[in-house]
Amino acid sequence: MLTERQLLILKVTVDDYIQSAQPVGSNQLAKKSGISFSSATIRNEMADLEGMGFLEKTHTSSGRIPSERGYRYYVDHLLTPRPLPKEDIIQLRSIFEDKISETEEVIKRSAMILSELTNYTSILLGPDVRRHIVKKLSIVPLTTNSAVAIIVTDSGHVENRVFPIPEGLNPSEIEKMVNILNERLVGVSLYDLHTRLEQETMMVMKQHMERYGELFSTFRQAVILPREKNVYYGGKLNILNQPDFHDLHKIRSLMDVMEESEHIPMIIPVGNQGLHIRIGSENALSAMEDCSVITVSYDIGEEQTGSIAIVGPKRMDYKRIVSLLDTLSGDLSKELTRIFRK
Amino acid sequence: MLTERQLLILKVTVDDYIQSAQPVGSNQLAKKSGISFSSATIRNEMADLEGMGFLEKTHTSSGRIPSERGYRYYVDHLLTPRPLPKEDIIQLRSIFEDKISETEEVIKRSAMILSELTNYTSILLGPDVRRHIVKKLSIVPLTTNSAVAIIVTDSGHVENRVFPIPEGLNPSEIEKMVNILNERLVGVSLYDLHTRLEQETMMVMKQHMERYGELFSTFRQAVILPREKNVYYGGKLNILNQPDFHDLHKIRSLMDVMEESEHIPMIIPVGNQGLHIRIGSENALSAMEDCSVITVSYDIGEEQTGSIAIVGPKRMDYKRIVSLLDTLSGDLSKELTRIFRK
DNA sequence: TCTTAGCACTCGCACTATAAGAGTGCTAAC
DNA sequence: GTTAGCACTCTTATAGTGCGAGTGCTAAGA
Repeated sequence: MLTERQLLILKVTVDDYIQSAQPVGSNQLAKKSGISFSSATIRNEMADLEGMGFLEKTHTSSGRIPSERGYRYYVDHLLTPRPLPKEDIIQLRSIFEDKISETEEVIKRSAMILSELTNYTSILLGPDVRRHIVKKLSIVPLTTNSAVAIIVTDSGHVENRVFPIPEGLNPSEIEKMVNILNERLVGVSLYDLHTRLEQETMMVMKQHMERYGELFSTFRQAVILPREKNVYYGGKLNILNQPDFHDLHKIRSLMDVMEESEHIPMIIPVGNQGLHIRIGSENALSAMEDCSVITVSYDIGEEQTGSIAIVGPKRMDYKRIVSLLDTLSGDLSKELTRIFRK
Repeated sequence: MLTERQLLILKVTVDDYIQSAQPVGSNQLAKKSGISFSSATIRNEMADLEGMGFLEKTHTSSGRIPSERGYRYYVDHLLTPRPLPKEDIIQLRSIFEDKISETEEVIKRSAMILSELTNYTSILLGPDVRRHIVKKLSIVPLTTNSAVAIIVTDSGHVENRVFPIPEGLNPSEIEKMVNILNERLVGVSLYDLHTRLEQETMMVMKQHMERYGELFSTFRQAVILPREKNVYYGGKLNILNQPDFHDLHKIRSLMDVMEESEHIPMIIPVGNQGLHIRIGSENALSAMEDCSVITVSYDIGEEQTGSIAIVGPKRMDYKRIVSLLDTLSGDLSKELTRIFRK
């Protein structure tokens, strides 16, 4: 329903605004190469585009800026992904250059490099630790009444927590317990660990081993307490660089929202496969109504997935970010699957 | 050299400015209870105080604000610590209410509560992990050529890292190695672990156990790689609430500086015992020239120490913060020593 | 000699007026 | 259908004005 010329004008307008952050005027556009009609024509077309809701004016006699609908159309129909420049590729590859063998480290690095490359904020979600499989459990006594519980998963992830133990339990008893735990719980996912531990506790209690039951139950409590999420940030402060954000209150609430881990699922919907772009009020959180978020998933092996998100202004360099995320998602999947398989 | 009246005026001026963030005028001061002389007299005294460098004007006909020297004098001579209000004490005590048995958790909570209580940014340094003593070493094989190294210290702290192992090492060989490691390295501080591991590697190599030597040496490398510092923050975003900070660039560089762990020793000088106040340009970092930093140390047992710092504007509520930190330092020392001893 | 009332003076700030500039919408001619 | 021309709108920058808060100084009073 949009004419060729309207498409061209919309595209150039969005591109220009993304680049300059200034409302785009008809004269300015007419000067661009690739535009072979006069500013008056452009004015007419722009008025039409505004009528259709793709552009808006900041005030009566200003140039135009893209509306959310305009960005959406741009993203859906006018985005011509171009190959990444060499420098970007080199930078991205540098994430993997020193063969780190820990998933967590690779993700951390990705978050950092990505934010440097984009000047936006990056949020990376690691794979769901709860789906990892218990490789080994151990209990290391610290004092007469405390010990540290350690769970190693098949991914090399280590969970640990100090917990109280019944007074006067001797080391060989603990060892016996640990053996029972390992016999029965190795191979179980962290997700199932809680219920399984409950069953084991019942079992032990039934056999009238009260003291062990107590140990089991505190061990269980220690193990289920929520640990920090595996969310990694890069360039949290980059928001402060964006000319689009100047209102301290908005910045504050945006930063607040991003740090709060309970909001993360609202920013990055879980289970979203592939690349997604959420523009302005398309985001679930009102604090992000001036932001665009681009998310992409990556795979580790066949079953596990993680997510990458870039949070920036609506006036985001969509073309570049999409290419970057596409590439990084692929690279990350390959590298993390390699680490995982190895 | 300052008269009683000048002291009084200086004190009231600083107090007022701390509270209102507005330059203090003579009329305004004259109205205060406790002031029994006219605004003209106050004007004269203020002019003197300005001459001596304790006060300054923001412009010719404005009220006065304290100069850095003024704050310094106030802090050194006019600070009458008053007992903490009940609410504050209750809040502080809430840090310890659910008997957490992990140093790290307690410190994290302290950072959080402290920032909520002050509306400033808190930075807490945990005890130097490198001085902790190895309680147990273990190696959990993940695949044929990777394993995770785990070090548990006497404090319950767990360091872990995935590292490559020579292909085809069988579990019993690894177990043997772990036994050797434990026999020889339990009781060594993390600080000494590196050199001690080097010696052990040499020893193993001498006995022509090349494959074990390789394991030892990669284990060593894995273990010395720097892990994140034990620095905990609270209220990083509180800076954005302060009316004193409005320049986005300054805010940005201040936040940058605080996040960068290499700058931490410049913010909190290590080995500083007791309470210290650094005002404006007294701080080592130029990004903090508009800030005041109050630091206090706390003890864990007889040997270990940590630090608490509050970063806020120069117009900081010194009285309150000093009382808070004094109390928290004491409470934290008691609680962490208890956990440590237990 | 110290204190204070009085007063002229200085700025910052908020408000208004004005001019310049960028951009628009509309009309009429091509 | 396109475009030149033009009146119009609105922002931004700059200057001018009045008000208010606050100062410094002077001179009178204690």
